[in-house]
Amino acid sequence: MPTGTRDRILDSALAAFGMRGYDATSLDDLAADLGITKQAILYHYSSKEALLKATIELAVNELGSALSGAANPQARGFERIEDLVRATFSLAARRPEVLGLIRLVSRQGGVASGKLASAMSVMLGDAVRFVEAERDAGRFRRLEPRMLLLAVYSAVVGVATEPEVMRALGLEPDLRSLVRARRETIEFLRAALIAD
Amino acid sequence: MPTGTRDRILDSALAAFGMRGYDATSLDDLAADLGITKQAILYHYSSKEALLKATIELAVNELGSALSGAANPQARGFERIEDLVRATFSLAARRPEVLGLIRLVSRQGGVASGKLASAMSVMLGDAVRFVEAERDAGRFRRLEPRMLLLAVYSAVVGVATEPEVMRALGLEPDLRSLVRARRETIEFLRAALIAD
DNA sequence: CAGAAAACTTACCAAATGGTAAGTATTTGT
DNA sequence: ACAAATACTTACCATTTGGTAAGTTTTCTG
Repeated sequence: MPTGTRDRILDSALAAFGMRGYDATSLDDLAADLGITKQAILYHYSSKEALLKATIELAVNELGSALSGAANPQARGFERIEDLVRATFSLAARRPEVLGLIRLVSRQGGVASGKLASAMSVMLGDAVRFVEAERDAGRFRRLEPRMLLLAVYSAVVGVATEPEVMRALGLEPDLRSLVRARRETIEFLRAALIAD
Repeated sequence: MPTGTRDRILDSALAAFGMRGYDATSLDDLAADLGITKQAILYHYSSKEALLKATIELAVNELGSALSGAANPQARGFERIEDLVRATFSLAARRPEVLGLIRLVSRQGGVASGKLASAMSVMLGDAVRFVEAERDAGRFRRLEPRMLLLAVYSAVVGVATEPEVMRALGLEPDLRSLVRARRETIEFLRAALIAD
């Protein structure tokens, strides 16, 4: 690898911003972790905000490719939802910081919210059309597609990224529990979605 | 009211921490909003962290009383869930900062997480027993109660507190949309929970 | 009314933070 | 080989931050 410093900064920033939060992470912290100076970061990214935008872009791309890689276009009805939920949980287990960052930004909006919103719009637009088609084909219940997706999204991302609530429920947020959570979430969604 | 300064600080801090985040809110900001000096805050609360703990306690109490006030012990089966979801949405509309703060703390754990976890444990313990009883009575589907509650909690709180995702779905996060979101969420949960 | 406790304010401060300026080593294109 | 671009580092700096110390005013109490 020639340098890779730029990418190492980006990875480290995504991890830190996604897990600990943007404000809670200083450029000095990041630099110390990477064994470089803060100014090396500012050489590659003109400001902390620019770095945040880059991490969001990366996170959205990772989520997008994880989902599009999982979505088998052949799959119909609930199978496709199942694939997507599996992919989301897999991402949550492998790289929790990706979903963490997306949730963080999506909650408080702010500067880089535009990029995220537009990228999400595309994904969600496809999803809305899918749900509508399934509903019209009589396979899904007659629920408002956008609200339905909001509930599904919230449930999946929440289950995958809310360790403290799991703890409060007496569940350790380890890999085994995550697998169980995935299975139960899929059953939950199956019951909610599939028409009688 | 004798002074009320202490309470005003607490309210303002809850709003700011819950909506903008803990790190993003400085004591100077809070003081300026209140028209007092930062040292007046530190007179009533020994440190910023102590103030955070107090706001979390308040938020948990508000959520607790909102839920316990809504839960009609007579109600059986899904009616009770419906009451709770309505109460949660009502709280989200009236005081979004309460759920915002709880989500914020529950996500990243940290210092004051213990208080939150123990308070939530009580509420969730009751909820688990309720779901188990309903399941054994054949009114709810046979899903793992704790996982089920995690999914329900995530879906409700997510729908109620994720304005950017709503925007990405082409829904303005105003009161009318929130009412529709509540209705759809209840239908979603009804389908997911009620046994055939 | 005296005095002490409560409720503040003004004045600081050390540390941390994001960012600039200028220098140095390294790679690269010609 | 050499100049120029690249990839950094060292040296600063203004601002913000949470917090302390020491006063000052207001309120309660005997």
